[in-house]
Amino acid sequence: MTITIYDVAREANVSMATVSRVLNGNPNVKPETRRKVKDVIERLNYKPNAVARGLASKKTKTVGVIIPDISDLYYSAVLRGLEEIAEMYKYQIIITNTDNDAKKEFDAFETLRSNQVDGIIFLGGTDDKSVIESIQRTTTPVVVCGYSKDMSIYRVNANYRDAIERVVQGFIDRGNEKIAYVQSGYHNILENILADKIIEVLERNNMSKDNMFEFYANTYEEGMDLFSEVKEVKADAVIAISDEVAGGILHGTLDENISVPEDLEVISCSNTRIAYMMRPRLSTIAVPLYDVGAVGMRLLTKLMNNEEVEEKINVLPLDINYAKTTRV
Amino acid sequence: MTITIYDVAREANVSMATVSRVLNGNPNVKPETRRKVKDVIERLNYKPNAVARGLASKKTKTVGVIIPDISDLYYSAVLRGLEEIAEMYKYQIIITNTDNDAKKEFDAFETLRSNQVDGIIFLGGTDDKSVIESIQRTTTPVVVCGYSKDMSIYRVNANYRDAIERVVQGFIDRGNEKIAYVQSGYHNILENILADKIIEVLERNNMSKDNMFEFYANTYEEGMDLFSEVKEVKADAVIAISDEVAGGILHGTLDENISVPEDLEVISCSNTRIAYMMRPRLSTIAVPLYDVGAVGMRLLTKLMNNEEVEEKINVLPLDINYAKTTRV
DNA sequence: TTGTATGCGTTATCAC
DNA sequence: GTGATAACGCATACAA
Repeated sequence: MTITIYDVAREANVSMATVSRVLNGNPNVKPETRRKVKDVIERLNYKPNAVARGLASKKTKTVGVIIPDISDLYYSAVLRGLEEIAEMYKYQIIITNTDNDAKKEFDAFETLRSNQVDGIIFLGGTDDKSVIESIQRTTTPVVVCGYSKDMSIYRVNANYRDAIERVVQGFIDRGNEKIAYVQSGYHNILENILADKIIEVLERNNMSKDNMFEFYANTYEEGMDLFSEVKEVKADAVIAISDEVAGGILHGTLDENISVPEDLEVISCSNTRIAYMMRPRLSTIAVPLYDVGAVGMRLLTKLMNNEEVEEKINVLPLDINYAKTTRV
Repeated sequence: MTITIYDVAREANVSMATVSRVLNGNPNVKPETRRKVKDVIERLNYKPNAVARGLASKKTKTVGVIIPDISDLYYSAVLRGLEEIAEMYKYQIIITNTDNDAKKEFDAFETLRSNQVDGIIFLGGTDDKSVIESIQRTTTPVVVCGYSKDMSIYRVNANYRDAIERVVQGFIDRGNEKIAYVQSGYHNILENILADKIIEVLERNNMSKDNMFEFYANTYEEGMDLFSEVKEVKADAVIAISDEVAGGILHGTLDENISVPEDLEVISCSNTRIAYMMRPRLSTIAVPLYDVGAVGMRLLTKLMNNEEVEEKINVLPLDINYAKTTRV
């Protein structure tokens, strides 16, 4: 029923090899023959079977993306960057959600490999031991958009260390003394890095590390509920990983008639459109989400193409976007 | 290098046919043999090549999803529902962005077919002629999550007709007379349906259809800018398709010291988390985004499995979520 | 420049 | 129950 390369060959009075050649742009075909074959292809509306092609060539023109949560604006913005570059290079994208579950992550990786994807991208970073081992064992190119302790992995991330340093120093310069640091609670390298950095800056300013108070929240609602706890420790500044959480804290605080940023400064480390839509507009560390994805996919295309890649790490610069929730 | 079914067969002293049988859970294998083969599979860490499998069986366990914009919270929420059901049924998902471009939509459809996906889902609806024709011509099962004029296509959508009717009647009952209707501007069946319905309700209440004013906006920023135009026509109620746009209008209005909902009621037809995070909280037509995706994918699995499907259309009921931007 | 033949790693149809 | 063997649709090495 389905029309194959043989049908085209027969109709065009050539061998299937020749059809394959014109299909793949092989120059060793007489222009006249090429025309003839192309005409038949057009006429029969023939489309090569990508699966057969994948089996024969061992290249599927497909990349796998492993992502914690596709409905999280943060990741979907990165994915958008990935996708656009992938399209440019004619790659299809297979996505898998993991919900920050290491087991799912591992399974997704294995499944993608059995699907013969040409490359795999992790969004948000990985640090699960078995996943890292898998990555190292395989020959499939892998790029991590995010953090990982393993230095042998290709990755792209943003210069959060520098940005958080400036943020914290700013807080201190403006007289703040107690910083609430609100994380996701998922085991996440970035969150640890930031915690360390916050402490580092505190101590450099002759302040105790006890001036940082750790909290955990994942949603806007949880952020709102966090208000009382933040108040309890008398925090005068909040650094939240997620802008959705930051928004919750912000609104929860305002509901109690506490002024932002006068009595409490709030900044988030994420930078989705949500921050911009908050009232008052949320200050953020301005991660270039789209770029992270775009750079990551570009890097992967190079790896899949066996091109030379200078650095294993690609660190994007980071701006701080001071809006209405900071006293800058 | 890569280990195949032959390697397993050799190691287990059976034929590849037998290995294939245990792989596929074929009962015609002696339990003892099964054990032996499974042990070898385990020991060699053998993973079947899904591409070869796809070629031989003509089933790839892969579904394609065609989506206007993956970074749009509305669609990514639906996708999340799709994904979860797909995972349950062991299907991989290939996504393609179209940016509401009919040409891209068509190309995506063709590419997915050449990739031998077992089924295809359109998010947001389609009405491009060539796409519809393609859908009808192919034997690949297709489900549209959204609207389409073509009645032969399987689809799932929400009961917007009923919901918008209640919304508009409510506006009128509360004494509103001029309704601003803010659409995306993309050719979109749903938007036309709603426009017709708004007019229908107006006329049923002996009001002219000129009491509906059409506007176009796609982002929060455009929504904010729209304020002056909405004010110009003296609208006392706004119905926006997107909650991001509704949020923009809302904030733009408040910035001018016009009271919401006292002087202007606002409701959106979308229902992403953004609506919930707006201040004041946005009233919406509560589309169950996740469910739309879940139901769509479930439907598709039935089609791919040649199961009986009662209805071509699946209409989900819709609640109206009256929050703080309506006088209810 | 073109054609023939083989392989890619499975599934599936036969026999035994 | 199990084992040969023929597809599946294409790329490609080798011949011509």
